[in-house]
Amino acid sequence: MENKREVHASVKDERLVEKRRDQMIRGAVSLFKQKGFHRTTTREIAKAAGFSIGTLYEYIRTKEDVLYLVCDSIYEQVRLELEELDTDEGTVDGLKVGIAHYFQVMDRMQDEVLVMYQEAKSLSKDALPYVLRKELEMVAMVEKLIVRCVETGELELDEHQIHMLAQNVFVQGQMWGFRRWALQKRYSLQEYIDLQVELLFSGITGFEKQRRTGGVV
Amino acid sequence: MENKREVHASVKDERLVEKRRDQMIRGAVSLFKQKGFHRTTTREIAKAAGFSIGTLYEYIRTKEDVLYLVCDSIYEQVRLELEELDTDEGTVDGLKVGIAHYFQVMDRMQDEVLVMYQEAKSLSKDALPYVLRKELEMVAMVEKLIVRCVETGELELDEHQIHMLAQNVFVQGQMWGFRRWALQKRYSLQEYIDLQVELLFSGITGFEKQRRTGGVV
Amino acid sequence: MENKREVHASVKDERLVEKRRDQMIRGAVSLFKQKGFHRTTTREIAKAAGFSIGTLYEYIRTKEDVLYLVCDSIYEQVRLELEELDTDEGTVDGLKVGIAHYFQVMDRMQDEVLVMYQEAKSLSKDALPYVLRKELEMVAMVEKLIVRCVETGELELDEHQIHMLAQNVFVQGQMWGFRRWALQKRYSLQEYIDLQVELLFSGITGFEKQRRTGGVV
Amino acid sequence: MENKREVHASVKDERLVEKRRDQMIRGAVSLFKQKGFHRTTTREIAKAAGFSIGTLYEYIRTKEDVLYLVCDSIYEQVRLELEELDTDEGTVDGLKVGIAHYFQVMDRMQDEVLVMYQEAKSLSKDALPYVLRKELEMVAMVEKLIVRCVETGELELDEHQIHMLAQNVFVQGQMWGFRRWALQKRYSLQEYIDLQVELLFSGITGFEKQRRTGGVV
DNA sequence: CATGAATGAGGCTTCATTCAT
DNA sequence: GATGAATGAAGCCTCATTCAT
Repeated sequence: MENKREVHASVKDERLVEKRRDQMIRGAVSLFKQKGFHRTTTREIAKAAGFSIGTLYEYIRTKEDVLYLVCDSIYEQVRLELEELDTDEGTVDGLKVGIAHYFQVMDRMQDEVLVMYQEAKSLSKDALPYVLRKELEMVAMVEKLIVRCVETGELELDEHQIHMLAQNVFVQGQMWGFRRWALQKRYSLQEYIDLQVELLFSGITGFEKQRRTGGVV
Repeated sequence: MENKREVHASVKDERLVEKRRDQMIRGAVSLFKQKGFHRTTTREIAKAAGFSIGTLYEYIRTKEDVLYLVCDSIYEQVRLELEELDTDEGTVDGLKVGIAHYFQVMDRMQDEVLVMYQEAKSLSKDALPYVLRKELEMVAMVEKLIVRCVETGELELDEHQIHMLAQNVFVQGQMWGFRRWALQKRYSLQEYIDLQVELLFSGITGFEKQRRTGGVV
Repeated sequence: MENKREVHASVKDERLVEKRRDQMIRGAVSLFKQKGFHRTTTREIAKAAGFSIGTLYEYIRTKEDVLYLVCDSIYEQVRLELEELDTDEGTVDGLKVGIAHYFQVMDRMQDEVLVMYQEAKSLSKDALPYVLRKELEMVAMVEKLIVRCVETGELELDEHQIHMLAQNVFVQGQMWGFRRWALQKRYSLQEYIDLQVELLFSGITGFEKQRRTGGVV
Repeated sequence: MENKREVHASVKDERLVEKRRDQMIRGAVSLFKQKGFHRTTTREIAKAAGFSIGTLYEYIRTKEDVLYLVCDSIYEQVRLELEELDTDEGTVDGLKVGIAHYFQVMDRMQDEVLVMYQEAKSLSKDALPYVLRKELEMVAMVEKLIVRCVETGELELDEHQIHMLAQNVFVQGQMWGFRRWALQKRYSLQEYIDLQVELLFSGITGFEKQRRTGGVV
């Protein structure tokens, strides 16, 4: 099972390809943030990356390749950050810490995540599946945290509830960035985390118990 | 305070303007669904609307006007649908019914909502505020339902919790459409509603209590 | 059996399409003469045609369409000119007159014919057959002249000889233009015609007889 | 009088230059056959030749140099093959054998000849004369065969007839390749040779006589 | 001598917008 | 009011050529 769609580069030197693509992605993300994929020209991307349009096309085949590489790279970054979150506890407090950590990652990368979700639809039918798979992987990481708590008996949830909760948490992380205009002028990140975890957990372990437990994270 | 950004039309006959814009919006939505705003040409819009490119420009000034009109129209439709949801009960069961209704609306209009959110970012700085205001209005409608339950004493939530819950519910409604590739192959709409309401309310009134209460909607 | 490959035009008005394509072809032929198809830019074609690049693309879809239209048009012109040659005599003298006429046409249109043969190879696999069919039609017109002489008994030739002669005559007509650098500085057109007809007919009716017959055309 | 246009090479080692150019020409001919000069890139040429683009440019100055070298090389090959044809007989049968031989050479090299004639027009004003001169040399070789027959009294032709005949024969040789789509599905090479020689000679020595003489080659 | 990464001019094509009819 | 032909700026991409290693 292929796990990556390879983007063709004319240049052979693998190390150089990596380096140039890095420059490219960095430049592109910053541009896509400002103007979106469609309003950004290939020349602007090349310039932002620090090389000529000709050189850009030594490392990609079409403009869409840039978008794919950007999406791929962002997912990878997020995934790497989230891997740290993978502490094998299986306690409710561990889960809370995990969620808080995830929200923090999504805060730090909100621009990138925004870009990715706004533009991913412009990926061709060819590239979309690879991106969606990454997405699922990430939800699965959240899900695993919950599953452990169920396995250790700390939480009592059926399969559907677990999955739905994972999706909700995942979306709430993105929501912090997507709806920043509504949320971030009202709450600090910490407030947002506390509030969401509270609402979430008062649902899982019971609101009363939650209330007694006090502070969340 | 302006509540609408007027889109200029050369044609004077108001009735005609409305009719033509209706044709235009209908065509544009269908096109934007398929290919997005940027990949849709003005000629295609005119054709889908059933008149010539020249005529199209009698009713708008720029392509972006079409997008604005589309977004505006979709919001209006959603808002109208949601207004029915405004039954003045203030009971938890009424709230549940309200949420279920909202999810059903979002299911029915998922294409339109998808279009709006994917493309709204392409609105100029000029038009964006009008769209965001509509958005807030809608969240407020959900919020009102919750507030009533608090006022009647059926729920005990502070202001922040109320607001956050409203946002969560609102986002979960959109989520059904946005993440259809992940959700809709796993759950039917009714299952989704039940699951979300359950998770939500077991958080609000306590999971144990919820469990005893039984079926959700 | 399709007899033409239609070139798509966005413009509806048939008369206008014809007019614009005429301008286009005229300009393109003149440019192709000078620099060949590949070295001619679409902008140059538009300019030579007397309209903008945008307008050019209202009447064609790709640059290759121009080449196809040019080839098609030249063939058509040649074919029309040759149709006059179709006098139903069936005499050797009539054949000679016909050949002479053909050579004169090829002299008049040598630039166009040159262009066509030099560039036709750049036509896509899609368009080539249409051009080759035209070519065969033209050879057939020459062949018919010979066939008649055989039918009336003025010449005694078998099928293969007839066909080969037709091809030879056809090629000798083109040769006058293709090898102008070698031929036209040595012979006038009339000399060329006389010489070729003489060589040709001394082969058909016998050289001695030819000699007695005297002047050719 | 210069007989060659020198193509500049940075590399000094003459033997190496020759070797590399040989590789280059071989690769280029094969590519030009498939896609023509303009559609072939220098990178492709380098790759087909078996070295890098950088190396390619050590042996030429511009892409056009490749074309010149290719044309030059093909002519040289053809000329060498034709030189064998130069048997000093001066008989009609010798002439027939010579013509047959020439047609066979043109059959064997039809791809190369096709390439050369299709692309030679892309040579700069600078290089063209050298190619045309080669062309004339070759016609002269055919002409010489005829001249000898006239000198020995086997044929009775004036200067113009001789020259024209030589051109005709020369062109008929090329025609076999150029019009292969029309000729080669109808005749075998041998049939083509027989037919052409028959038509040619029945014109020169009289058709009746030819008929009695029987087989041609 | 050989390599191949870098360059950027320039080619083809699209499409939002205008305006004469 | 409606039409659709005309416009040209601007976008994507290619490829001949150079030059540092």
